[in-house]
Amino acid sequence: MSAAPNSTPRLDFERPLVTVDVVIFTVRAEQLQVLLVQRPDGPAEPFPGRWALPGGFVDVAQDRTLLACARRKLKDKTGVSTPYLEQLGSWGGASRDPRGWSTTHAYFALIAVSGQRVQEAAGQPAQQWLPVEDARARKLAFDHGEILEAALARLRSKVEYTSLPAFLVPEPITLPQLQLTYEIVLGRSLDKSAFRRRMLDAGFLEEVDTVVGPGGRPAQGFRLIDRGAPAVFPRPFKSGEQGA
Amino acid sequence: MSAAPNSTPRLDFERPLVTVDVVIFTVRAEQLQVLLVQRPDGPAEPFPGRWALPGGFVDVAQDRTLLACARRKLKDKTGVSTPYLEQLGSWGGASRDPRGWSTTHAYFALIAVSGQRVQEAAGQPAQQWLPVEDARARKLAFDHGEILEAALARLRSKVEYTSLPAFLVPEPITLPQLQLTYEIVLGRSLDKSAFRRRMLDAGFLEEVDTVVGPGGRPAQGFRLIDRGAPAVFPRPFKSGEQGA
DNA sequence: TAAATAGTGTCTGTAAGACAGTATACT
DNA sequence: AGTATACTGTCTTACAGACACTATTTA
Repeated sequence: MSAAPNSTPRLDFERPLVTVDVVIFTVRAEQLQVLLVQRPDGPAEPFPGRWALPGGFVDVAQDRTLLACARRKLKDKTGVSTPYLEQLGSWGGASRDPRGWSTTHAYFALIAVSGQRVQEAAGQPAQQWLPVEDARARKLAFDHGEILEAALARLRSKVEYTSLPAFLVPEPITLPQLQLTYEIVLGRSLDKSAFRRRMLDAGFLEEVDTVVGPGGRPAQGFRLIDRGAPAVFPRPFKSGEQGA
Repeated sequence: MSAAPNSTPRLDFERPLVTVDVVIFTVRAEQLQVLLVQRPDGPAEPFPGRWALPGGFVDVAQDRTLLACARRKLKDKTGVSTPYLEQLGSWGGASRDPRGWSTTHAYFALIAVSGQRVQEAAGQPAQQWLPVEDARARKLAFDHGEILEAALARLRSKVEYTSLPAFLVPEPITLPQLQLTYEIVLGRSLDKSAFRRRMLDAGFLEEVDTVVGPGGRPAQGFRLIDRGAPAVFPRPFKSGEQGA
C-alpha cells in the first residue's frame, strides 16, 4: 500500500474523467426504442463515428449535481424536461476510454413521444431512435453496450412489478394502450382481465375524459396521480425472473 | 450552452474528485450493524473527527476498475475478501465535499462475522461496528447519512424477495439461524413453516453436516451453492413495500 | 420425563390467470 | 345487423400464512 500519512490531506491524486450518460427509452411504432448519438469524427476522438449513448463530461461550473447534469443532457437531446429519470449505476476503469481512467454515471429515462417529433436540431451531432434489438446488435462506443444491457435488464425487471410503462405512454392513458406497452416491453402477452385489476387496484391512475379510438367502443382515459414515482405492485406478473 | 466545437476534443474540463465508499453490514449480537470509521483530525481535513463510511479516493495507478477499488477498501478495513458486494449508486455535486466538486461510487457489502474479530489493526484510523439505528442517529460526514439510508432501504427491500441474508450468516447455515437473520433485518417475525418452504424451494442451499446447538435437536447444516449471486424468490414475503 | 429446539402436515384465504360473457361505439 | 373495440363476472388454481402437530436432542 502506498501509505499516505493521514495528517496531510492529499488532493494531488490524478483525477479520473467524469461523465454522465443517459439511456433514453420510448415506445414508437409498437417497438421499444432507444436514443443513440453518433460520436464525432475527429482524429483525436475516441471511437470516431461510432454510435453511443447520449452523454458527456460533467461541467462543474454548470451542473450542481449529477442528477442535474443528467437532466441537462436529456433536455438538450430531446427537449423533454419532465421524464421518468432514475439512476442506473456507475462504470469506471482504466481501459474504458482511451483518453484515460474514466468514470460514467449512467441514468435511464422513460419518455412518451406523442406524435410531436423529438428535436432533431441542425448543427447537433447525428442522433436517432433505434429499436433496442437493433441497438444491441451494434458495437457501441466505450462500454455503452454493457450499459445498455444493464438498462434493459433493469427496465424489464421493474416492469414485472411496477407501473413504469405508464411513463412511456402519452396522457390521456387508456388501459388497452397501457397493456400493449407492457406487452411490448415484456415481449409476451398478458391477460386483459388480470391486467386491468392490477392497474386499477394499484391506485396510481386517475380517471379523466373518455378517449375515442379508430373504431369500436371508446376507452376510459386516465392520467397519473403522481408523476414523481411509479407504483409498486405487491406481486410480479408471473414467473418473474427479477434481476438485481 | 457553452458550445465546444466538436472537432477539437476538450480534456481541459476541471475534473471532480472521485471516491468510492462502502457500506458494510453484518449481524452481530442479534443486531444489524454497520462499519464506520472516524475522519482524521487535521485542520485541513473535511469533517474532522466525524464518523463516516469507509472509503476514499480512487487510485488510478492501483485500481483497474471501481469494483476493484471497492474490494480493496473492504479488504483493508475488514480483512474479508469474498463478501457479497453490489453497487448501490453514485452521488456527486458541488457541495457535498468542501474540497470541491466531488463524486462517490457507493457499494454495499454483506459479511458474516463468525466469532473471529474483524481486524482492528493499530495505526489504522479508529473504526467500529455500530447498530444501524445508532449509526442513523449520528450526523455522519459528507452525505454519508443519505448513503446509509439508501443502503438500508435497498437491503430491506431486497430481503423481501431474495436470499441476501444468507450472506450475513457464517457457514454452515441452519434454517433457524437464517430465519432469525431475516427477522433481524426486517424487524418483524416470520412464520417458520412458510419460511422453510421458501428457502428450500428456492434451491440455493446445499445440505452439509448437521449442526448441534446449545441444546435441543440438532439442525441440518447448509451451505450456499452459489456465493456469486443471491436467489430471487418468485414473490415477496407479504405486504412488501419494495423500494427502487 | 421434562424442556428445548428442529422440523412437518394440513387448512384456509387471497389473488392471479383463464376465459366466456356483456357493453358501446362506428359503418 | 355486423364488426370492432372496451370492459366485467366468475371459476379455478397456486401458494403463502396460520397453527397444531411430530421428531430428536440434553439435563
